[in-house]
Amino acid sequence: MPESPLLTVYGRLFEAYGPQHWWPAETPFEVMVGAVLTQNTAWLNVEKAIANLRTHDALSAEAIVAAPHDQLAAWLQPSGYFNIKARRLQNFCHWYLAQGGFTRLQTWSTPDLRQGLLSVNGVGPETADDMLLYAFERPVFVIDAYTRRIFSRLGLLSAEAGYEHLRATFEQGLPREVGLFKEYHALIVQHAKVACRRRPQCGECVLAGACPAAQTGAA
DNA sequence: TACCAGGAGAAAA
DNA sequence: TTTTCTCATGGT
Repeated sequence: MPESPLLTVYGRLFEAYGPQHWWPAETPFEVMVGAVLTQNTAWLNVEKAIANLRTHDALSAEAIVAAPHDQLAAWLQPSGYFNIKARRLQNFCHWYLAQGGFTRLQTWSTPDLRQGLLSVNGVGPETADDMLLYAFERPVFVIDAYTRRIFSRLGLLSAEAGYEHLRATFEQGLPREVGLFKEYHALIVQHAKVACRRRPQCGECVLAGACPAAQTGAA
């Protein structure tokens, strides 16, 4: 029985880039803060904002909720969209504390937890799935713009497909393992950053020929 | 100078 | 219901 194309791509990426050990954070709560701050933003800028929170002893749900909006926005300034992100982060922390914090949330089923996260204004599907996978260690596949771009170029999925359809495609096409899902998403981001930026037709791409159905030959 | 970055929600059509 | 607009800094 032939290996699934999704596993073939994973193998190529892992061979090329090695383990990524995501998410770059010290605690599950820091993962969740980063997930909100990285929305449409380069991670380098997110790190600066998180460093500001840490410097001001504000890297906790209690401190974020207690901070005045203008103060929080100033700390988040390097990550861009700081007014919106200050509001979104406080929305999330209010919800997080109201549910009893991480230990309590860890007892929730994955569907309930996902639904709860999505009920927060400012937490959309990708942000919720980042949190579920990297903070709560649930077997949920994260779909982002890179995933869409790379796999549509390979001919493995449609760029117009909805988020839930894409998520289901990966979750059903791969062994349901948290470690695999973590590495796969991280490898996709790594590949997009180093090899996929300005040369989508690059013949030297590590994914060239990874899929028999590929139209462009590379991603 | 212009574009892009580990999106999401509100407003408009 | 679907599409478009807005939010904003920093690196390439």
